[in-house]
Amino acid sequence: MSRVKKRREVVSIAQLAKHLGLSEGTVSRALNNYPDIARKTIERVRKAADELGYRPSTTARRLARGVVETVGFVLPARDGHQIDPFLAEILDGLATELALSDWDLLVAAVPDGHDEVEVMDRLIRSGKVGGFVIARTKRKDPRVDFLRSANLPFVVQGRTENCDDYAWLDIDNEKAFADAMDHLVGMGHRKIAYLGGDPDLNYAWQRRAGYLAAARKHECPVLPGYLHDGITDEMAARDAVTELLKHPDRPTALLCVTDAVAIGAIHALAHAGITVGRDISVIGFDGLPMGEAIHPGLTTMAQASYEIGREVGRIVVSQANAPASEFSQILWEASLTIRGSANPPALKLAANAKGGIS
Amino acid sequence: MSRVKKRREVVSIAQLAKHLGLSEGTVSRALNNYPDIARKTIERVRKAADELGYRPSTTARRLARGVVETVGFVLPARDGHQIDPFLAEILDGLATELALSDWDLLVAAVPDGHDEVEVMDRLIRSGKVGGFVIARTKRKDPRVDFLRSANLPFVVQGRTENCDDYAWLDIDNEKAFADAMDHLVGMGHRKIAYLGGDPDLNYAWQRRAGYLAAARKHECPVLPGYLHDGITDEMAARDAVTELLKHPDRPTALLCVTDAVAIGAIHALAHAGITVGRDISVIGFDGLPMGEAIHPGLTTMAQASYEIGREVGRIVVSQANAPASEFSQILWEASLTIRGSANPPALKLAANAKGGIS
DNA sequence: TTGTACGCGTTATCAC
DNA sequence: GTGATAACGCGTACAA
Repeated sequence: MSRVKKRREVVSIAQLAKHLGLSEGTVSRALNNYPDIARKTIERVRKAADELGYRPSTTARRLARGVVETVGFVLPARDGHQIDPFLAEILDGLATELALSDWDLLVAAVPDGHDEVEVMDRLIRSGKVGGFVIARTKRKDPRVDFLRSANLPFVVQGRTENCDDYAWLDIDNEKAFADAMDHLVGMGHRKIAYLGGDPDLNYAWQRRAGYLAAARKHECPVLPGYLHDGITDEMAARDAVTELLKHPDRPTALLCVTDAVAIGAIHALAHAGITVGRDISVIGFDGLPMGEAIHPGLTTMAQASYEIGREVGRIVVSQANAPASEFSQILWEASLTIRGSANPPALKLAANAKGGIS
Repeated sequence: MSRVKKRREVVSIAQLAKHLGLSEGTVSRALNNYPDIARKTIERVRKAADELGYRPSTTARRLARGVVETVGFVLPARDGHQIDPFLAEILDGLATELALSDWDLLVAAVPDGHDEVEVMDRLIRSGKVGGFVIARTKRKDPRVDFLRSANLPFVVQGRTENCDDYAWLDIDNEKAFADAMDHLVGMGHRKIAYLGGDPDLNYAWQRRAGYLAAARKHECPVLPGYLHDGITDEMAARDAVTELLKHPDRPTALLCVTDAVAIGAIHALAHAGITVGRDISVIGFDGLPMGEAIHPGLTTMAQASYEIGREVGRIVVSQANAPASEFSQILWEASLTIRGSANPPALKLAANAKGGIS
């Protein structure tokens, strides 16, 4: 019965102006807080706009102002893996933050046979976006090179090898895994193996570097077979663990490049009859909710993905508003989240090691 | 050195026309395949457009044509849980498919203190979207009610209670869990408990219904304490399992509303010293990659999320192009994916049951 | 303080 | 076949 109400279609400024007995120009200025409009008029216009549910046409406004308040985000090309759960969280935070400034988030995929830069180029040339956020950066990333010369605000979640001339927000991966190593060494571990990801990806490279540097600092041996690269999912983690268990000098702890890898490793270990958290320690990186539900709980270096998304959104917008300012380059720390998967090495193992190969 | 090349800015149709010595109108018609333009001209224009990297301004085109080739997708309000990994996959497929028709995907979040319908309403009124895709439908879903009267193409991933007057694509949840029950009963299980989700969510309701119907059909007892609702994540699954293990008539199998719940359950069981796949069987729903990596592998009803995204994209676009046609309403089947977590009940348990409570 | 008129980059409808 | 010209809905100098 009372559903006759909102049946009105999208209302234009012309209708609103006629409704008010004002000119379109006046209405527009009233709505945009021009100083030379009577207070009373402003309020009257505001009220009517609210009542009629008027929202300026984004399309027309863009054309008139020549700006596009939309951030483009290109999903990483589908390579058989599932989308990083981390990305979904970032998108959520990003969209949330952008909405505060009335910006939009345009999500694009990469069609088969094309690459990300092509997609970004088309988005720019067709005027669909006024800025970019990119994630999952490689050490040398063509997207960054492209954006450098594209004359658009953009923010990188992560970094590249050379990263002094653009805005980025990254987790301090090296420090994170240095901290993780400190934690393990502090509990008495010496033989620590590393399950790393694709070393072309900057975060994987940095975590690996953090591991290696800390191993050197603490004089932990990185024995042949201790350092695995290219572990990109749970299945690969399983295989790597299977190999590690055959190692003549079995490690007492495993540092894993991501939680997904760590969880894969934990299952493989459990399957082999090894009690994680007692016979062997495992540390991951990400802080996925799943890590809290497994037994033992996963000790991990947690990063606040949603907050990262929000902060990155804040940065793009501010950069679009003040193009002259300096690039913000922000390093956040991952927080060591202690659960049951990492503990001091079991005594019997320590004993073994003592009377061992040497 | 050779980087002088693409330094040209975004090129407009005016520049292209001048470059060709043609009028803007002619260029536009040539590019849009008007029948009354000379073949030769068309090719000449095409070539020049390619060379200059011309792409019509989406903004101007929208204004002129009065259509917005953008699909809106509103992320479910952040309720403390992580974003459904399923959603990320759908977005990927959706964006991929939309790109084929030169449509865009606009992803929006719901700011605190607002609701999804408000967000959708604003997106429409500001002319930012020309269609919607929604997911995670509730049995009674205000978003659907809103869209029904909004006069926009939209497609629902999932369904509502009444779903005959709009386009949707859903998994046959009832059949899926009927199949799962058949599988369990076929192996000899009789005492099957259910870990269900939020019954307001349509998929959870349907899966629950599938379980109950099959239990009745096979005359499996749904003992008090066998049916759990509101299990929405791994942690809740843990707690539910803890309760189930105290049950005087312990079930031999667990049907779980999602893989996440199933994985939580598996960990809780393992922690309690119960061997999943031998002492108790577990079946999930989704087909997450993680289910393949754990031990035992998770038997699950898999759905092709990425493909769902693609199909849904196809439907919105076609609906936008042919508004008069009927609503496509598509039911896909989940596929029983057998791994190690569900097997015939262990003999000793069967023996127990025989001499048991009766 | 407000109204008028033009421009933003396209597409579509006329004439020629 | 092609070239002018008028929209599309808004923002904004400029005039009043």
